[in-house]
Amino acid sequence: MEVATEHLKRLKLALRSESLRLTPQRLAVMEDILASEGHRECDDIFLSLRGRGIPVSRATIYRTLDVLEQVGFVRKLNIGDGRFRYENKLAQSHHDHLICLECGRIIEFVDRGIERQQENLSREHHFHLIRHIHLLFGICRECRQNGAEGGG
Amino acid sequence: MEVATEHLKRLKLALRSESLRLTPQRLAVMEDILASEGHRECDDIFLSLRGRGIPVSRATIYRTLDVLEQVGFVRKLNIGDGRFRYENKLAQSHHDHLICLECGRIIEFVDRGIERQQENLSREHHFHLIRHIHLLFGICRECRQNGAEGGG
DNA sequence: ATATATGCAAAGGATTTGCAGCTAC
DNA sequence: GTAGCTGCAAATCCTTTGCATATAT
Repeated sequence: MEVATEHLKRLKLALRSESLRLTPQRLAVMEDILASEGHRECDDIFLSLRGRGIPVSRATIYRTLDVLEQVGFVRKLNIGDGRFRYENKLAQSHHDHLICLECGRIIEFVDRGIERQQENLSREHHFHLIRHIHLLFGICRECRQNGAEGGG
Repeated sequence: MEVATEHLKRLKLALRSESLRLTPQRLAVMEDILASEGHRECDDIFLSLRGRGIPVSRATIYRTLDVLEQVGFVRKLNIGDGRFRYENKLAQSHHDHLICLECGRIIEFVDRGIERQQENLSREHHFHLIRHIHLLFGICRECRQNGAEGGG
């Protein structure tokens, strides 16, 4: 698994512009995030790297993720369960999430209509919209098929 | 400040149906939540009650809020800053929130269009929608007027 | 050379929990 | 009388931080 040359170049530039250094640890975390299209938490990355024989402390992973977020390479996601998820932002455009309460699966969605209505709504309230969190919780297709409706 | 007879009756019934007891502490927390139309955190309630000479431990407040949430009297709100907000659900219909990043103000909104689109979207994904979180973060009207645009 | 990064272990901070003593019913 | 509460203090748990050591540039 290797960071694409193009991404590596961008990362170096971004780091340099803030007097930050390209360390093996930062590279490893970067690789890990870019290699996955998923929504990973610190421990996923920690275990994944450790499993590949690259031990990086959790403290460094958190610090690196903050850096990567600041330079726009990852998105930090709070789904309200007390743990942050981090996702590759380079390969993906804006989206929101469906979250399965049964299996924890996170499904992405994009809805221009909703986005537009958010903007209109903000305008009506004279509110300067900067970012939003839109999470839909429920039971995913697979869990429904497995009968996990929850008896509601 | 007193809980309306009607609400008190509903509370008693709801508690009884789950073999729960109506204690002075539960009544106090209930009064406090019902008396306010705001979005309160545990400590707000703790200090408010203490200020009125009714000391209730934080542990009990949390436990009571859980009970009140379960019986549908309050709504628990997570705006992602690590503290839960609780709001009176009896007096209010469903709504979502605009949150000012400058002053912390929380403004409610209702948008049937967005609600409908959420439902359609879920249907398309064969997802059984149970609840959602929709938060719009930005700068409120007042803060904008005070020049708190943040240079963005 | 030295400003910046790392790892460890300890701190943080809202919320939860175990337990002994109360109390609503 | 007893199942269910309360308050206290300790535990949780993810995340952050202080500090001594190591390293990218």
